[in-house]
Amino acid sequence: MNRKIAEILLQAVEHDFTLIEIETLLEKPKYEQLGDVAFPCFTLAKKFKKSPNVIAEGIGSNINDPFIQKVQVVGGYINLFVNKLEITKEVLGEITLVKETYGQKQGNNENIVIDFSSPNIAKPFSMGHLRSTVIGNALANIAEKNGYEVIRVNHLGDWGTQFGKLIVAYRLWGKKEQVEAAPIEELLKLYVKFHDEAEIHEELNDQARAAFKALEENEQSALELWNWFKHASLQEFMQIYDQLNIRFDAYEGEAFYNDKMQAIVDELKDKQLLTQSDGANVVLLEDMPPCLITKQDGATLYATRDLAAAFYRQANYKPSKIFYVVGNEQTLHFKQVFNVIEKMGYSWSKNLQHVPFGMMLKDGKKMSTRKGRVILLKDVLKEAVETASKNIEEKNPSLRNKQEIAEQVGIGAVIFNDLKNYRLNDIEFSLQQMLNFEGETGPYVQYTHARICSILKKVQLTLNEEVTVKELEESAWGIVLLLQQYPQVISDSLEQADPSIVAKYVLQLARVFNKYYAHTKILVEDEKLESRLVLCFAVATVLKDGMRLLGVQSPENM
RNA sequence: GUCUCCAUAGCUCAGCUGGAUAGAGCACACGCCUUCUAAGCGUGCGGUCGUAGGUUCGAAUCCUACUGGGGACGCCA
Repeated sequence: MNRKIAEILLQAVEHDFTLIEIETLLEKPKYEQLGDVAFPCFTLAKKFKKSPNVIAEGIGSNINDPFIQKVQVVGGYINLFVNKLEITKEVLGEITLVKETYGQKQGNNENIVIDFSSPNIAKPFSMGHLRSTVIGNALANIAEKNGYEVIRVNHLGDWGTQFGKLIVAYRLWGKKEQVEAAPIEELLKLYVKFHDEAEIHEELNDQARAAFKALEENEQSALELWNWFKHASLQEFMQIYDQLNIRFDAYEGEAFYNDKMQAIVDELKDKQLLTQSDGANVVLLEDMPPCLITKQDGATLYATRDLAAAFYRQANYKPSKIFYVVGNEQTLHFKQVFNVIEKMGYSWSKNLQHVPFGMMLKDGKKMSTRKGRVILLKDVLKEAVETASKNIEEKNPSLRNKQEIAEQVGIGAVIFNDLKNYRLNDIEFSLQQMLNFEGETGPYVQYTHARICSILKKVQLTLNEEVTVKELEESAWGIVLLLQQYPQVISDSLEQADPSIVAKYVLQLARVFNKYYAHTKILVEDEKLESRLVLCFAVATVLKDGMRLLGVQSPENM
């Protein structure tokens, strides 16, 4: 639509501007009654040395196109009212035709690797991990919608000194039966105990480092323990992923790169990038602290593994982009890793992008496993589903498959709550807010969708190219405009790597529709009935698809 | 100490490539179901956009300083 308007304006301006220049100047009027599209003339005023108003008047009087219904010049703005029927026909017609593929971009034959979720083995899956998981999953869906081939990678935290600690702790205090009964819980206890004891007995830390070194050197008994811990943890994680309806293409955790790091270290050495520093090997970088590659004892570090991972992904997936959906607090780490790759002379380092996000806070502070300031995702999901169940009993007791719907609503509420805010903001954990299903929430959007579905079920609506769209009520115009913006929202959210753009859009669409629904009877036999039904179908389709991108299901009844 | 992110209504947030009267939701008060699901809709209440400067015809939006808060800063991940 904006493109069309820019073309019309280009004719009217009578000076050399490019289409793009004009199109980017276009904005949405702040108030609906002002018009559909506004063209501000302030920048032109500077160029032509005339007052914005005079210019606006001049251009305004030049506009003459059937697409534009009315032109109004107000305070330096040219406000345009478009031909509503044209747009309505175009937008609703397209959605009727292509349905849920509305907004889908053509395949671009480019791969994008998204590294997300990546929980630490032997630690509980907390609310803190939810963020990476749901943001990454949403970005993956959004990237697909934008025409990319997506590879979802779970970079499990299954390697590192922490396992040395765990092995030492288990050998000292662990009981086999207890760990078997409740793996993560028991291992966490051991981990906490280790830290408490290490405060007094510092030699424990040395033992842990040695144990990890042994692990890296494939020492049998250490390896067995590690394997056991890993599989037990993974089983618990899988349950959560099932509940969230999230799948990965690869579980290539840190350990996966164990045999791929030496090559990196050798290459760094060959390229003379390694510097000895207090017995450790580091790569010196400009404008930031050096990047540690190996420790004094020769064991590797997090950065080493991330380097190996980047090379592996580059070679195997040939991605045009790699997203690292990892918390804010690791910004420096990724800057260092990306920089090292650049120093090694690989231009693909510019395809690596850290997608940071704010932390989940508890009482204004970071959650900490060791300090017991941790909330388990499992528990929160359970409560959310229970709350949804209660709501169903209260509001719609005759609903069939209650349990299934309660899952969809409760879990949807938790996911949506996380995704609706700007990615980089910290989120204060609030169960109360998460379990509130009114207002700007997932259930609100789901409810809107479900209500439309029950209308559509009551009638026979055959959707084909023959549907006749007539001019709708004035109050439906805002809905059509929003529907028209969906494809743009899809590309914006990938460009900003921010799912909240989709979440906000879906909320707005639901809100505008609910307003319409409250004031307009849809099932009335008149000449506009079919048009209203097509509108309803279009809204339901876009709501459902938008929610799908966020990883939230849209039940037809609730 | 250095770097970095943040500060908008009682609370949670939107708006930020500068533009027209600062927007939602929650909470609170009141109103709307003999009509398509009231998880909804409406009305009211509520803001010196952290402070002080600067750039500009115009600043919540850009720049600087300050204040307050989060986070990161070599052998953890």
